This record gives sequence, C-alpha cells and structure tokens, in this order.
Amino acid sequence: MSIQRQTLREQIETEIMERVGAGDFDMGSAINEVALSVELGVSRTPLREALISLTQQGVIDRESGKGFRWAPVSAADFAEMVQIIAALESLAVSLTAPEALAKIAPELLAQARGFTDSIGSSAELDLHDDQFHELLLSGNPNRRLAESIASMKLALRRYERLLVSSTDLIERSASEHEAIATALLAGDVPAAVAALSANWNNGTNRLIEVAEAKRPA
Amino acid sequence: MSIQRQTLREQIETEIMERVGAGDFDMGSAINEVALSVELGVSRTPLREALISLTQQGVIDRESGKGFRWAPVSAADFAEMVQIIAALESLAVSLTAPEALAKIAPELLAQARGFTDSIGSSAELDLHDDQFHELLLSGNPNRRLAESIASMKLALRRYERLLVSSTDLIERSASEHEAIATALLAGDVPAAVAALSANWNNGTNRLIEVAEAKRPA
DNA sequence: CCCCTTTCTCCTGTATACAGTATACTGCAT
DNA sequence: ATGCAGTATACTGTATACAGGAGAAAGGGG
Repeated sequence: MSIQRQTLREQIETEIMERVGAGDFDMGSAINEVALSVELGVSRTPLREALISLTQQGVIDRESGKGFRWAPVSAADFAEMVQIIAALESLAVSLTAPEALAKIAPELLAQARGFTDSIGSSAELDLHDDQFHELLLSGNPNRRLAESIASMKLALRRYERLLVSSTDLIERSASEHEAIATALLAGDVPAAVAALSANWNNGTNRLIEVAEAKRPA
Repeated sequence: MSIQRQTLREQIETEIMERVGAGDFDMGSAINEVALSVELGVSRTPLREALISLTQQGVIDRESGKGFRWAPVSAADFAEMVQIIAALESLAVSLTAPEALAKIAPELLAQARGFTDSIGSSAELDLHDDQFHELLLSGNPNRRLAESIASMKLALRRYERLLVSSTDLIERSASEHEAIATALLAGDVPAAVAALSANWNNGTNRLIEVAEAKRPA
C-alpha cells in the first residue's frame, strides 16, 4: 500500500465531516472562517476551498456577502434527502444486471441475519448498515450514480448522532434488510426495490420518533 | 428589480459554463489556472474556487498533484446522467400533489402543442424544453431534490452543442411532451412518469445518433 | 423615549506571494 | 542509439496581505 498523499483541502473536508457527524458544530449558526482556520491549524485558503466543496453537498449554506453557515438540520430536510437516496438506490439496483444481484443475494441475506447478534453500539449499526448497502450497490454500472449516492449519504451523516442505538431500531432494520435480500434471492427485483424504499422511508419515521422523544412538548 | 450583486466566483462559474456549453474548451484536456485566470481577467483565488464548485458538479475532474482537467465527454457519461435525471424528475412528479399537476396540465399541453411552430434555432428548442420541464417540476415540494436536478442539468449543458437542431428532433420532442401533458390531464400520474422517462431516454438515443452521424467510421 | 443616521469594527471576498512537486529536457554512460 | 539520471522549469497547493461591505453600536434629532 502506497502512503496516502492527500491534499490539505481533502483532509480538512473529512475532518469537518467527522466533527459534523460527532455534533461538534452548532447547526444553523454562522461560520467564522478565521476562528475555524485557527482551530484546525490551517490557513483560510484551503479551508474556504473545503467549505465550498461541502456547500455543494448541502452540508453548508452560503449567502452572498455573509459567508458560510452550517446548514440547519430538520426532520423535513432529512426526509427530503431520504426520498432522494431511496430513488437513487432503487435506480442503482434496477440498473444492476440480474445475475449480479442473484450472485450477491446469499451474502446479503447472511449479513442481514448476522445483524442482531453482532451489534453493540450505534457506530457498529451504522457500519453494518453501510456495508449492506455498499454490497447491494456494488453491481451498479452507473459510475456517476454511485458518486451521487455517496455524496448524498455523506450529507446524511449530520443526522447520525440523532439516530442513537436502540435494540428496537436494530431489529427493525435487520428485518427490512432481510426482506430485501430474500426478494433478490427469489429474483424479484421490483419487490427488492420496494423493500429498499420502505427501508429508507422507515428511517425517516425512526428519526422523527427519536426527535420527538427527545424534545417533549 | 434590484441590481444584481454577484460574487466574482459565481460570475466566473456562469461564464465558464457558458463557454463550456458553447464548446470553447477542449474537454479532456488539462486546465492551466494562470492562463485561464488571465483569459478571464481575474486572479487565481476566485477561479480556483469556481473550479472546485464545478468539480462537485461533474464538469471538471481533479487529480491530486496535477490540478484540474475538463471532464471528458462521452455518450456513456451522457447516458448515465440522463438516467439519473429521469429518475429524479420522476420522483419530483410523483411527490407533487395531484391537484397541482392537474392544474398545470392544460398549460403544459399548450406549451407542447406550441412547440413545432415557434421553434427556429437550437437555442430556442433548449429554452422551450427547459421551460416545459421547469413548469412540470414547479409543484415539487422537495427543495433539495429541485437543487439536485438543477445541478445535474447544468452538467448536461456540456452536451448542448452536440444536440443541434433538426426538425426531426423538434417533432419528436414535441410529441413526447404532449404525451406527458395528456397523461397528466387524464390524472394518470404513473403514465406521465413513464412518458417522462421515455422522453429522457430518447434524448440519449438522439445524442448517440447525432454523434455517430458526425463521426463516420 | 424612540427612531434614524452615521461611524466603526469585524469579517468576507479577492489579490498576490511563496513553497513544494511533477514533468520535461539535456547530458552522459552503456 | 537508447536509457537513465540530474537539473531546470512551470504549475499546483498553501499562506498572507489588502480592500470592500455588512452589521452593530453610539449619538443626535424628533
């Protein structure tokens, strides 16, 4: 393995996204470029370039004379992104060769069944979920589609910390994944796509439940 | 109307996209930042920021130590983008309230019928096409989806100059639009979505035909 | 007492300067 | 003649410096 030669801008991007996922920033508030550059130990130039990059991904908002601002989070925003990702992943599965889907179906099923036992923390759940979807999309021939999905999922990480682990969530997620895998095993792609959409939309419901449980009126 | 206060970066972005649409740049070739900055009469900083922005939209590629490069164009790339846009626009129509669709259906039909007569140049065709799709998506409640579609369509402009006007293209496009509108008038949203996808996919075929006609073996 | 105006301060937007790296060219050795 | 090495050049990546505008605060007028 060759040593990683990453540009500073890329490192800043990933660092910012890590902190965003960890909830380090106050979403909706303005970004002070100099303060953030000092905090990260870099100059403003690569920082601004990273911020512009993240702006295109919807993590950051920008207003003409007022600079950058952390994009506000909301259940509606989450729901909007989930709708888009569900459609894009459905397209990806539909574009994948049926033989390729049949080939990965057994492993998908095994992953889904191994879900409940091996999961402890929230991070592990996310990891497992990512791996499942990654495998599911591995046969997609549309390169640009894969990029779009990855980009949109990155933006979703802002909501990671809200979707904390609970045994209930894990069991539901596992059963939904199993439904996708069994449909693919049977060669029923439309059913698999429907189950996939259901999985994503249930994610919206889960978030709303959690958000309301945290903020009692 | 207030005078437009646009940041230099935004002006550069639009200027570059105009030139890209006009075919001024050699797609696939490397970008010399200083040369381009001199040509545009700006400094490298806002230019680089514009290039980074366009990179996220797929118009430009970037390699770690080698800087920026115009993303190569290909029929496959065009087809990939069209697949994505078709899915996203389909989603947008599906998410729109049926009453809203019924409301705009007559105007859509009128626009589609007025197509053949009023069109002269290729630019006019594009404009009409844009207006039709804009109206079609006007009732979509998913803001982020609208942004994604707009961004992806911007990237499509690289192929504008290839899809030159021809009466054949205009007539086909008009009839496809009419199919969408009539389906919506009948309240049949799934049929409209199907017609919409067909419209986009035919666009792919049109491009391939044109490309092959231009480059005879 | 409140509102409007004016000034001042801070921050963004842009330009320029510097450093590091990739590539091309030239010269030497085989 | 060809291939390798060393150097030179040119371009990207990063830092810093400067200018202009937006927002806040203070002072004056109604």
